Amino acid sequence: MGATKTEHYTEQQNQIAKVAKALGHPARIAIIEHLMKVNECICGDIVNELPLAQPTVSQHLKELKNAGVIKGNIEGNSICYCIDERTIEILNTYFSTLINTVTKQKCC
Amino acid sequence: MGATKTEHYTEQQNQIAKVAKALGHPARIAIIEHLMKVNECICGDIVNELPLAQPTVSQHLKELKNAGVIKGNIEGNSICYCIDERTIEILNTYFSTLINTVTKQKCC
DNA sequence: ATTATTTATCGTAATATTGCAATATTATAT
DNA sequence: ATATAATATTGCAATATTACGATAAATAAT
Repeated sequence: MGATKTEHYTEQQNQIAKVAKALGHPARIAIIEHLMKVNECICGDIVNELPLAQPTVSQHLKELKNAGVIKGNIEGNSICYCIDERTIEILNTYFSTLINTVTKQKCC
Repeated sequence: MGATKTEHYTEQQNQIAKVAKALGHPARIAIIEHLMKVNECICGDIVNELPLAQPTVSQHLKELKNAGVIKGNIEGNSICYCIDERTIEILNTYFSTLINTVTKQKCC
């Protein structure tokens, strides 16, 4: 075993889990925060910001991209990455609903 | 290798990543949604809701609890679990800020 | 006291993730 | 054409996660 049984869950459950998983690593949170901070899109200098080797950063970027958290545009020989707001919006809406529902409940 | 270099990141980055990671599995999203749906706290019938064996569910609950996403209260011989709104609130605030910042930016 | 019920823990197999050195790829500059 | 720069990919070792059967622990019911 070791493989998640994706087929037993709804599309939405899988999607939220996928995005959450992509954000489930401090390096990837640091990447997101850096992209947020620099206002415009950034490529290779993420490597300079993080205590990780270039291939490792590239791998983290790939995972964020695969989950739809960031977008990457080719610009010359470098690649310009930026946050995909649509995905963050989905997540935000999801947790807003969750918190609204839960605060109305009384529990143990 | 294989171990995350937690010490290189801020407390907040590690905390957000930890919570996101806990939510990064469809079974755990399903648990959260079930807890949200039943209004009052639930214990063993989460096992009946999910396509997973009891030890597996117990393990998932442990991870959610460890990340502060849920709380567990002993009630007789069963345990009553419920969502810890404080943690969801932290996450919600974080993503709200993120989406607010990002939508103001123009990017590639 | 014994049995049933509920949840946790242990041990283990299968798989996934993390991180990096080496190398490949692609575009720019000379 | 060749060299330089920026990213991606490959291969691999170390570690973590997922899932479950077997078993333990703790309370409730008989």
